[in-house]
Amino acid sequence: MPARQPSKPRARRQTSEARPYHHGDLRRVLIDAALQLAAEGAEVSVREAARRAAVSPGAPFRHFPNRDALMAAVAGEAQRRFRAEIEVALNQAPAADPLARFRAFGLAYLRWAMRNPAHFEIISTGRYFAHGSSAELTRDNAELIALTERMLADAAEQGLLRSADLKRIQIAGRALVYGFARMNLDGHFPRWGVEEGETERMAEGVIDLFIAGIAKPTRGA
Amino acid sequence: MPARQPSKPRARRQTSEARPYHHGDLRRVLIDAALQLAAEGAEVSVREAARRAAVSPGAPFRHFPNRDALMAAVAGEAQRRFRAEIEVALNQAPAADPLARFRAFGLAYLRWAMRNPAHFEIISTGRYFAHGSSAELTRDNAELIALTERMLADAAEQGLLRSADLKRIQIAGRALVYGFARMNLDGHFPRWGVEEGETERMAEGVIDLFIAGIAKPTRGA
DNA sequence: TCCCTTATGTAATCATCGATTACATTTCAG
DNA sequence: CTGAAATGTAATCGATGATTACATAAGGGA
Repeated sequence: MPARQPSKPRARRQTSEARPYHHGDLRRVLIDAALQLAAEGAEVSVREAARRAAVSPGAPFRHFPNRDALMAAVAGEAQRRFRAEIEVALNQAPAADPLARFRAFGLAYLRWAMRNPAHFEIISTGRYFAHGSSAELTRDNAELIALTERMLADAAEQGLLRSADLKRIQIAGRALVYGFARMNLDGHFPRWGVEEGETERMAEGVIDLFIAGIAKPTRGA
Repeated sequence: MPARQPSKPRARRQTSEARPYHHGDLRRVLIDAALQLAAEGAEVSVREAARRAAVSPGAPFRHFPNRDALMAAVAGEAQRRFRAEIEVALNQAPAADPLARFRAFGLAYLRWAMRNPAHFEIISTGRYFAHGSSAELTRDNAELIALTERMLADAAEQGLLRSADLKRIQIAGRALVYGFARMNLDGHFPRWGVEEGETERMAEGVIDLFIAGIAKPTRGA
């Protein structure tokens, strides 16, 4: 089955069409296939990804030393998308109001997590590839955390917080948001009505509750 | 179970010693082996459980129709232990102070989750066996949730809460505690010092922060 | 242009796993 | 005592991750 030959410099059809012996960008295609696999709820197997790329079961191992490495690459791609969406949200948030930014961050985080549950799972669990397979992912995540720390520090500086224990607030905030995302992921929201938006609205409410809890009460309220 | 009585009430040697053809209580032994497997961080396979029970690879399927059923049984056992510990804690908490009970609940929850991470994972993720394999687990969990709802309702009745949106508070509380447990599970607490108790102390702080956030501020504070 | 090195894909194979089937042994009720 | 039911074994299947030997393509000197 060696391939059919010249004529196409890069077969653009991935759907079982004339593909040259060399694939073009198999690595990329494998990652995409794995992402799609995950999104479909199927478990990601190297062989299935290879199948979808119309390639032999051994081929992926030319691009990834093992399954973990593939999963780490998949996680990297998912994390990139996740982070991009968060940064968009932050750019649209008011620059001067730390708590509003905190809120926007949490909302963007949860929206993405709820709309891409399988990808969020891969990113966040660290159970899909050997711990430390992706230093990039770890660093990336640390930067997001640093972002929230800065927002809280700004809020404290402006006298917006009731407590001075920023570390505690930060961990509680992370736990709240992460917990909400994972509850959604792990099936702890039992068909909350058929309506989809309901979970997102509840996410918003929960974030607001948290912020109200840590914010210094103003005279007016 | 009836077990065998003559000579040995229960063959205590699991290590490849004279074992009668019929095992005694293979079902139980398999569940225990699987629990131990999980606790060791290994992934639970039917074959390995069978191996530890010194039994053929097919034997477990006489007691469980498939792997999912074994995992569901394992989850059931873990859940029983989890719940028992929570109930002990609640029995020691002051009966009249709903928020104190809420706090005790959260603390017991987190302590167990942090000391039995693998078992907590199996209980809470619903990723280890087909959704609905264990109605018992679902019901059990619903009862725990109902417990927290009652505590919050009591607190509201005594005028202890700032907000009347109990559902929101309850979900936020669950998300907070669940999120903290999962952060610990998923490696989001990067070696917080070598000290073990630190995470538990932080758990306490986070719970207190949450309660302070939802509690109606008293004049004195 | 030719050739050779390297990158990339294939084919064949292995061990492990969940699962099923046919068969053996034990247990227990009648 | 006996035969049916329960329980364990052995053999086997298909899928998976992984490795190895080999085939093919691509690209850079000479």
